[in-house]
Amino acid sequence: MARLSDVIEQLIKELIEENNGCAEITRSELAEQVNCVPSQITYVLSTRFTNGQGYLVESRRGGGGWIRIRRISNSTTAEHYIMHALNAMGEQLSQQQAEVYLKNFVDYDVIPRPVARVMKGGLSDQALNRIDTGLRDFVRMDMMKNMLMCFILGSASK
Amino acid sequence: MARLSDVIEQLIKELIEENNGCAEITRSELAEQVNCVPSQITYVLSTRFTNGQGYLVESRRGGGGWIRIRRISNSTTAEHYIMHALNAMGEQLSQQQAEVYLKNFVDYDVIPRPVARVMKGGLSDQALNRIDTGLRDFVRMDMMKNMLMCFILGSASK
DNA sequence: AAAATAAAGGTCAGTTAAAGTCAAAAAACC
DNA sequence: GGTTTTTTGACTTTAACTGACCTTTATTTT
Repeated sequence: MARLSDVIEQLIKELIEENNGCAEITRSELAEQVNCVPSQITYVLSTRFTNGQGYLVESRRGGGGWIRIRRISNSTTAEHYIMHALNAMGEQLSQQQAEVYLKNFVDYDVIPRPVARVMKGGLSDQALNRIDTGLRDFVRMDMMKNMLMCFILGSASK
Repeated sequence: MARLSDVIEQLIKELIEENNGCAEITRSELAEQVNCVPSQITYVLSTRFTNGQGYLVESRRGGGGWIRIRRISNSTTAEHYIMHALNAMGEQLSQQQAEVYLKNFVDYDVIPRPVARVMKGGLSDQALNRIDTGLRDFVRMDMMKNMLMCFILGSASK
């Protein structure tokens, strides 16, 4: 018997498919549709729609809030290249490693220099200074992955 | 379901655009137009048209009162615009505020869309999830400032 | 002139409608 | 039998929206 989470996963994927790579839902509505508590939607999103799996999840709380899930198309070389790198990246990222990656992306013409420059600024120790060193590299990695996904999705829709 | 606040924001922006960088409204009239209470206009102004976001809001009460919203530094360069924003930015930045800034930067051609998109990804709660909520908005601001500085420096050296 | 009235905008605390968090219970899987 | 995954729900946070009450300014009345 299919697990509820699988059903939800499937449903979201269909929505994405039908909708050109982008699903926009309301957590509570979707929850009601499949008859589960809202937080289970959150669970599914966090386990099956991660950056590493090629998805970007954005959301907004408060009145009129929503959740948007987008999938990369993986059709251009840049997308391939970045997804490949992203999957090889692991959980933590030092400033130095970040710079190496960015340099490669620029050298191989995968990311334009101005974009890389801004990314570098955001990923620098200077910017992340207030974060505990034990946590910093994890956050930096989350940021890197999310920024890369945003970059890919942006250039796709352009 | 478009949020009323968004409609109001858009409306005001159009007025500003049509009118050479300066919109003059009457709070209650605008409120009636979009069918909301007057104080919601105030709410929109205070969340999306702050000084730091490049606007100057003046008003006059009493009979024949008005509210005037002007874009600051319409004619200056991107670097000026960003420097002004940087100066007016405090210590903390929520995801929502970050998005308002970025939207403005793009709308006013101060930062190219792909760069803004990547910034948004890095500044999102999604990416900064592991940081304690008490600290998160401080870090986000540090990042924003750093990225903006990097952007300016980059475009200078070209 | 002074007082009263009308016509604006300002403030702020409270309500509603969303999403997020987290840990415990239940189920599924070795 | 123990471990991992799923499911649940109580509680938190955030953003939008509302309304009652306040302050300021202009106009009208006396």
